[in-house]
Amino acid sequence: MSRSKTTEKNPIPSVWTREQRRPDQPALSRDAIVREAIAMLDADGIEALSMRKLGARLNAGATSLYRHVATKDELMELAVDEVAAEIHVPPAGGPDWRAAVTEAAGSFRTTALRHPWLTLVLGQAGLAYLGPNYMTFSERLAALFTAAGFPEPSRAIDAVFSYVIGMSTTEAAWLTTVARSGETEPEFVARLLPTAREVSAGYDHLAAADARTADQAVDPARIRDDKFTYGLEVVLDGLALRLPE
Amino acid sequence: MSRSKTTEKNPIPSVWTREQRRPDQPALSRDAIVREAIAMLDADGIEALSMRKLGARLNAGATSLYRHVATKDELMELAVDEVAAEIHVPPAGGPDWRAAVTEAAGSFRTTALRHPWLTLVLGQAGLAYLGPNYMTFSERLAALFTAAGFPEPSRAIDAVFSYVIGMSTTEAAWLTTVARSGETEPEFVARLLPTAREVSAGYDHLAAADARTADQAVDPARIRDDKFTYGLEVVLDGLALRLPE
DNA sequence: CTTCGATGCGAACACTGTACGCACAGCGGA
DNA sequence: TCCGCTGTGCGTACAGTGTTCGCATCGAAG
Repeated sequence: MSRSKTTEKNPIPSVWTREQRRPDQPALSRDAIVREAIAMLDADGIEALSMRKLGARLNAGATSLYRHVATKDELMELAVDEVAAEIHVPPAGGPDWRAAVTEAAGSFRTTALRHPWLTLVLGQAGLAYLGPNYMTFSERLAALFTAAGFPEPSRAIDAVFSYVIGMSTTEAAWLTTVARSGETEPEFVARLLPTAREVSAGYDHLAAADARTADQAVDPARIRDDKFTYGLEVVLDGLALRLPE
Repeated sequence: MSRSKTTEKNPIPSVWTREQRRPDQPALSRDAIVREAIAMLDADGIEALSMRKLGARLNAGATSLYRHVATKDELMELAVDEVAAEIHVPPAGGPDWRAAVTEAAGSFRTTALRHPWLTLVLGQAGLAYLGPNYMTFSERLAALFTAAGFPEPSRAIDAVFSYVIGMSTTEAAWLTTVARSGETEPEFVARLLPTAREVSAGYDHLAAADARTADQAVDPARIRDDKFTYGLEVVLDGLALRLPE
């Protein structure tokens, strides 16, 4: 790993022995920093990202990043907004608003599961006054629910997406735990099952729930999918009752 | 602030000049540590809690805590479970399951807002295999939904409490931001309003939503309450449709 | 050629969580 | 009375963190 730094520790530093600065490498830019930060966050989780490691991956010193980003928190906000662009919201005015909302909700969920640190940062930052991508996401949602006929679209949006955020947060935390174990999800579930039964043995209804669900050996990811769409249908049914006419 | 340590830097340390170890102070115990940690978390937020500061508040050294607690993460788990005892779930079998669930959901929310770090830790830990208080909380919920007649109570619980967790997380993050500003919530809202309008001016439907809601000068806390109960009613309506008979 | 603003970065500061090993208290047994 | 033993407190130290500061160097403009 031969890093090409400006001032390499040479015996006799001089203009002639000094290496040319970064001959081909793309220059350090805000976009490159954010992109690489997201890659590190996705790969190794939120606590693995440090300014020094990020700088090293960009063939740069840690403090160089501060020329393009005011603080680490700001970098996280930029990362969140960058990732928010991946959420797809169908155009408003389609014939089937439920299908459109289901699509948007599912897109949010898959994005949150692809970047399991997203919900953590959202929980800290509070998603107030966020970046342009998040704004257009909100705008499209507002358009969608308005076109669907809701008199107070923001209330409906909050209802649906509080549910979506809550479920996604829980799932992302679970997937993070699974990933840290180094096993696949089915392996992890299988290894955890006996102790889970043991713990819930002292609680009647939890044990009953265990007996009801944990037997069938289906893919845990499938179970999570079903659980998500079930709850989403519940919320959408509740909203449909409030749609005028 | 005269700390009574065993080895105070005395000119000539001897058995006679040495102070008696902690004459009256209650001994350092796991419960005392968790209690004080919660107090610090409530007062100054999650990033203000460090083992050194916590030790200092207990008239102890930082590393002394590790005799009673394996790691800081474990301490956070203990704090979460301690706080989980504050959530009230009505007994199962009452005549009005909706009122009971509303009570439980509201209790979760107020607890989460009283301890705004709760949802952050939940998002990290994933609320899998947690402590006894969390277990009895889950057990009581399961009892409640089973008695209400839901054939798959866990699905209904997940639907309701994903919504509750999502909304509480968002609210807690908002309240944390407000608290950091040093202002009251109405002050903060008033100061933020012009820039919020300005930002959303470029987005048709967001601006429309602004015009619809932000005008009436009601207490923001009241608005949050209404928003929460509205979404909760939506979810409960959707669930009621799935109740057999 | 000179000057200047933008950029990279080494060193340093004030922290963090935690491992290690020593000092000491109380205690049960000889 | 003395002897170990176990449990507890904690000073020191290590590796790491985010961030500031000032210096070195670049490309471009005058």
